[in-house]
Amino acid sequence: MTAASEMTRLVAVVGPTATGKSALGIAIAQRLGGEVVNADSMQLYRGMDVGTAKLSEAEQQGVPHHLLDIWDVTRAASVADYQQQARARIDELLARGVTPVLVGGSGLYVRAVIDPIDFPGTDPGTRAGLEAELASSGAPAMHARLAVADPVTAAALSPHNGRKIVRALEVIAITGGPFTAALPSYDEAVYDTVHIGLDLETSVLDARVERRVEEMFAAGFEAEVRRLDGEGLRLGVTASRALGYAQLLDVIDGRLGLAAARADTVRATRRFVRRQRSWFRRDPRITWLDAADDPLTVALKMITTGHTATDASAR
RNA sequence: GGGCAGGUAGCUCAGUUGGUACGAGCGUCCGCCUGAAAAGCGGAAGGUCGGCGGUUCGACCCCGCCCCUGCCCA
Repeated sequence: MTAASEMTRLVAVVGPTATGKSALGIAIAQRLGGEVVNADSMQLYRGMDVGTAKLSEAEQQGVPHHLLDIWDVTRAASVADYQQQARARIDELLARGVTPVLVGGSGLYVRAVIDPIDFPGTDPGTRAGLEAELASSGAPAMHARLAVADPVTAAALSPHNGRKIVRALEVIAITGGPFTAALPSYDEAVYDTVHIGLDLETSVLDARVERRVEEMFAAGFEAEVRRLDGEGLRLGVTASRALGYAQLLDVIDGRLGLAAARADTVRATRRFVRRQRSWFRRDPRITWLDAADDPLTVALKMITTGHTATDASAR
């Protein structure tokens, strides 16, 4: 295996939030002359900096970062749009012989880039109509409708999962066929990828999450949300519900005290960490490294030797 | 020293006019996940009801004493 072929592999750094993925991604990129491609759904938003722990220009240490600040907060997120843009960037980097280092904790986004997932389209009008129906009729009623149109999908969804029921109905309306969506298996990746998972012992990570949230609140998080509120943050169904942003919006409206908002954000973030783990845990391609134990050295070894040194797995 | 309120799941609290604790929220654990994914959703494990004694066929719920917490009066 030549150095050149190794240099053009994609490196993915995933795992729960607050484990140090960003720093590891930069370190890896520096050693390999690579560039970072963001895979954090919220860092995609312009202006969401403090609350998303987005790296500053200085913190990026000269390593080019792609796909940060590409969406306006008023815009609803779209995995399909992200997938298209991310793949375009990655293809460019690979063509230049530069190692793309995909860094982020948004599980579906990472898979959308790496694995063969084709998203059926979307239609604003259809979607709006279904959202309205959800608001007036309720999820159970729509679930019953879905059960007729697509029994299989209906059986797989809880009658209370309005969000997913709406999407299934939307796809059916657009394609005329059943939704029948299933995530691909883990053995048909689009890119030759080295999967690195970064994690920390739960008690340590929980403490770290708490400290990080406190630091965010002390670093102008509230001011950031007030500013974004002026830019239409509430209009964005995705951004307005982000960890901390939702809570601070409640503070602005006088529905929540600042201390309570902070505590609530810590709690929600921990819950998010659990969900991230349960998502990434199932991916057998990931080699887990303990963030407390010099992950860079092991990661570099994995990448350069092409082995996913199982004996190096820390967790 | 006296009085009042209270001691029920890890936490905050419901509840039973005596007959196997219907519990809730939060937390915890597990899982799902194809265009909102830092979102959305599902499931599970945890109490024998402060302690001791009594009344009763039967007490977490009645009686007595004790312990603890908070407040009040001395």
